[in-house]
Amino acid sequence: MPTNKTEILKIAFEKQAPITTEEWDEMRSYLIERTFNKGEFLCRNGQIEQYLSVIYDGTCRGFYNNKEGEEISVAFMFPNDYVSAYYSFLTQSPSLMAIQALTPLTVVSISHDHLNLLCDKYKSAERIGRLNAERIYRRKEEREVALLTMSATERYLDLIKRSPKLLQKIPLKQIASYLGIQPESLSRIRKQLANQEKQI
Amino acid sequence: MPTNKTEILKIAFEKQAPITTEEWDEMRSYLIERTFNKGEFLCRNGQIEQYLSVIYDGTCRGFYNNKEGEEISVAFMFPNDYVSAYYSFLTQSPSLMAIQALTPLTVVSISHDHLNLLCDKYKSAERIGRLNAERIYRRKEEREVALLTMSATERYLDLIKRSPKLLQKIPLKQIASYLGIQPESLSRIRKQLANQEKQI
DNA sequence: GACCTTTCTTAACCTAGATCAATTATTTCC
DNA sequence: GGAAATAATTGATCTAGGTTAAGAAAGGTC
Repeated sequence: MPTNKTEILKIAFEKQAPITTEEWDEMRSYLIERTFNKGEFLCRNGQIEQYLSVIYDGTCRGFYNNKEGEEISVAFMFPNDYVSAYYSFLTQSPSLMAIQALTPLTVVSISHDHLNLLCDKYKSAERIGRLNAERIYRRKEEREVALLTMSATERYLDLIKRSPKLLQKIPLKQIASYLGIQPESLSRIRKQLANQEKQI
Repeated sequence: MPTNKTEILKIAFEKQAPITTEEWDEMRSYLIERTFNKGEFLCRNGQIEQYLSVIYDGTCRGFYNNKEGEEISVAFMFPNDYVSAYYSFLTQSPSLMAIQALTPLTVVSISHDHLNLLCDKYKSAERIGRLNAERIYRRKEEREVALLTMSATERYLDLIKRSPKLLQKIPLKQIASYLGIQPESLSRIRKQLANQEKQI
């Protein structure tokens, strides 16, 4: 059902490598638009991720369940961002990560099979795939360093500096799990920061 | 100076995609062998990483410096493993990570420029690049989950299960920083585990 | 608007791991 | 082989963040 919404995926791809008209015409025929209600899952724990998507409108998150069954958020995604349970998508094995819509959500998606088909056929698709994998790798490496070297308060300040819109849209409980702490601790940290502000 | 040592890079690459004789002949002409003494740096903090390498013989590590100037190890590499300050290599920007030989070390390397040249020319090189980026991404994602959901003791047990040879070759101090804890804490964890063993 | 559920905050107490300091192995290197 | 440097251990004490519990706010839903 190609509509103009599919352009959003073209734009995301073209940030990484130019796409010819021929390639785009073929690619476009594979794209599908999908919508989700708040709370619905794009991919559940245990499913094999079929799609690589770009958000047209809405917000979603990726999370794991730890041994105690608690949800550990590891990513929040906004319009124009890529969304996928990427590990599962790449390996086509059951996903440990779940992806959930936090608002009504519209995405444009391409399936794993169709993307592979494009990769076999066009060098540009292969390159987009490479640059994309490199991009998300870099983000994980930054996160690794943050988790190893920064305190919870520092990680919180860093997070809201990078994406202030998080605070408007995402429950603090989920932000806490992203920071690797409990909601109560985040509450205390926020209170402490607010008090410091007042004193200045 | 292509010698038979260069085969090690071919083997590493071919784990990801087949290489034709033509491609290999060109690739091989770009490969260089480099050796380092124990303690020498393959890439220092602030340098731009020029090479993607595969270890022929020896052991090395990648580490960051935190704000206090302490070294935080984030990777240990053994024969047949890839080695690079990958973030810097990909972005061609100054590296925050340093790579240091922990023993006398021999690697086979290809430069960023030569690899890009191959990527422009051959689809297989592009594919190897993509699959490689995907592979290291998956490792970082596993590490993120480990850092968020496991205790230091669990991470230690997991680490030595995955690479027992670490304990023979790598100073505990560096292992501690990889686990995100202080050497004193690792000492205590090891003592406690040893005592548990005795009781069983 | 009233009920129910979920989220957020606060307080009191607890614990894993940090920090500081001193001692004992190991390496390194002349 | 022995001095010097570095790594590892141990003990005492401290602290960031966890846990438990309970009330306040905020969202959904009928």
